[in-house]
Amino acid sequence: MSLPEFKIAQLRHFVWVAELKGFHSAAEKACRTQPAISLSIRDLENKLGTVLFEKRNSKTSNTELTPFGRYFLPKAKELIAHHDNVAQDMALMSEHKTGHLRLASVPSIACRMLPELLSKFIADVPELHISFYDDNSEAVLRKVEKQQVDIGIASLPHGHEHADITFIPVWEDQLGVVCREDHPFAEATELHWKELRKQRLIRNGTSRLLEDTEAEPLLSDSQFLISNMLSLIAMLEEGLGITTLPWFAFPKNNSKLRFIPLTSPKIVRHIGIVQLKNKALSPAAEALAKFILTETAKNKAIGVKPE
Amino acid sequence: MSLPEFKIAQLRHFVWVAELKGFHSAAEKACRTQPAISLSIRDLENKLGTVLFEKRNSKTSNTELTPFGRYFLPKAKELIAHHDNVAQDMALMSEHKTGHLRLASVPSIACRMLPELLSKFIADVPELHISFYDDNSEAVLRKVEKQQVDIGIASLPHGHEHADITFIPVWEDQLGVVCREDHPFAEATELHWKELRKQRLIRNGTSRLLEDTEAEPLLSDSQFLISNMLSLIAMLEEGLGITTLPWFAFPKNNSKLRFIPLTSPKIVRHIGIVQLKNKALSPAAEALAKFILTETAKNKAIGVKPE
DNA sequence: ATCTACTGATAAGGATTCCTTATGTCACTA
DNA sequence: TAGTGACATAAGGAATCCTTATCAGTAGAT
Repeated sequence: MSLPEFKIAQLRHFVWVAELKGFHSAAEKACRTQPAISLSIRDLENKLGTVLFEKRNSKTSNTELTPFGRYFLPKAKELIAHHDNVAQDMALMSEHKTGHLRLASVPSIACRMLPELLSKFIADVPELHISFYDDNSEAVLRKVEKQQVDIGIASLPHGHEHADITFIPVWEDQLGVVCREDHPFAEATELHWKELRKQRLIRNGTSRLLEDTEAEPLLSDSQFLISNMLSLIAMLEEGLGITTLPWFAFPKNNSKLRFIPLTSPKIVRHIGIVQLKNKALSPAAEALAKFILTETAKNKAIGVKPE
Repeated sequence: MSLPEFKIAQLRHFVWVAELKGFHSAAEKACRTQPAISLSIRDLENKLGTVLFEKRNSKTSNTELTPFGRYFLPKAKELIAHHDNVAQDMALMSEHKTGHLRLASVPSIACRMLPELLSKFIADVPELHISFYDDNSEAVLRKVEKQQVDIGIASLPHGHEHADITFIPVWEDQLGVVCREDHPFAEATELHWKELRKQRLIRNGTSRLLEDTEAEPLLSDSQFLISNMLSLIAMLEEGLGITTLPWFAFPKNNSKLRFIPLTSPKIVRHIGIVQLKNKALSPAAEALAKFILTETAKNKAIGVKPE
């Protein structure tokens, strides 16, 4: 014998009739007509195999529960409450007001763009938990691929297009030369790579961007490699040499250093949102991606040195 | 914005698709066709506002949950489990396999009929709790009226017909004379009330049955009143006198005493099931009433001295 | 490559279920 | 004895659910 299957609406009708002591008031509350409630209750009684309300009798003009109905009432209410809890929880989740968002980003964007973006994004979603990782592009891509993170912000190295990831370009970040304010280059508005050959060039983590360009010979000329950004900046401020950096990696509000765009070759790295192809994002991640796209569209944020 | 309302069947479909990793297997389990499941899931996704399953993609021929779906799965399962618990509990209740049955009965029936009846009745309902009270008819009626018990077994005194109780006659219990086996009456097959006038008559709790009959004068003749049944029996066995008792109140298998029906007037009390008019019984009480009626119908139990 | 077998998606029709309007019944009231 | 209030019932239409038939993409096997 198979168990009956209650409908939530039906249970609600029952509770309302019981608590408002009447079919009419219950019908009103349910935004239904009275016969609808009658039928609903009858159906429920049939499923249960027992009547729930006393047959309208004696002086008491109020509809009263049977003992069986009294036994059922709290259970029905609990079940409805449970249902509504789940429904509400899922609604919040689906409006990304709650949940867990795991995000990885390349450090430059993490420092320059994300602080403002994220603080705006979470302004009206206080329940959202965010885990953030910063690392270089390869590591970000790896985290996305391994699903250690819902969404990534990185640039797409060559050879990675074929993989199971989708790339949505968001920012364009132009490579430039960084030197101290008293350096001969400091007042230039643009530079050609050959001008750098006579300089002491310090390589750094972003120097890979020069690979596969005409400026590649610079890499072999260079005798320094400093991967730590803070040390690199300190060295540059000391006047130890010059380096190349994407604009977004150039520290904001640094008064001792100058950024001069490299124009030939003009090297631009495209940074954007990275996610697993054919995998649906969690609502929160989806919302963040959309948020980033609309925000940056507004600001037309292109990573070149503004005037 | 109103919350969506899930259907239990729908949630089941979702869980099955998720756990069996496929719409086809889920359809089979649900005894539906595959398109039905597709639509069911789609409807659920619309209600939630988010997709639950990854769009059938790459190599993985298995249908996989989205992060959102993974979050929903346990909640859906809990909700289904809760529903099924309630449904099962109510089904048991409605098959009176569980619950609480409060019963009051007149002592004679309680001793003579109920032990067998109740033991048969509860044989296949081990979960049923029974509270039992025995008392005289008035007390039983009072308990029923005050809803201290669900159902009562008593006879209906005159003047009680108008009250809010229903009486279903079950047993007929004939009044007779009880004396010791060596008493002159012992071998008689029937007696007239006038024959008792010369005897020492001991009144008892059931003597009220003689009121309003032609035998009423006996009551004023009698100088003894023993209300405790055990004492009464002891007195009778001592040969202290005789008394009148309904057959059901006459102790079964008593070898020292004899029961002789009183034929003029023939006094029969109707004992039956008493319940509150217009009040539905709890399923267990309902079942007991029905059980008593069918059992006694089988045995044609009439309370006269059988040969 | 092409065929087959598997997946789920989609369309159109019929069967059910649900809800509404209109009316009925019963008990209490004036 | 008509009136009122509260629920039951009947019949028709609307919405939902489910089915059959068909489509479309992918994987594996010729």
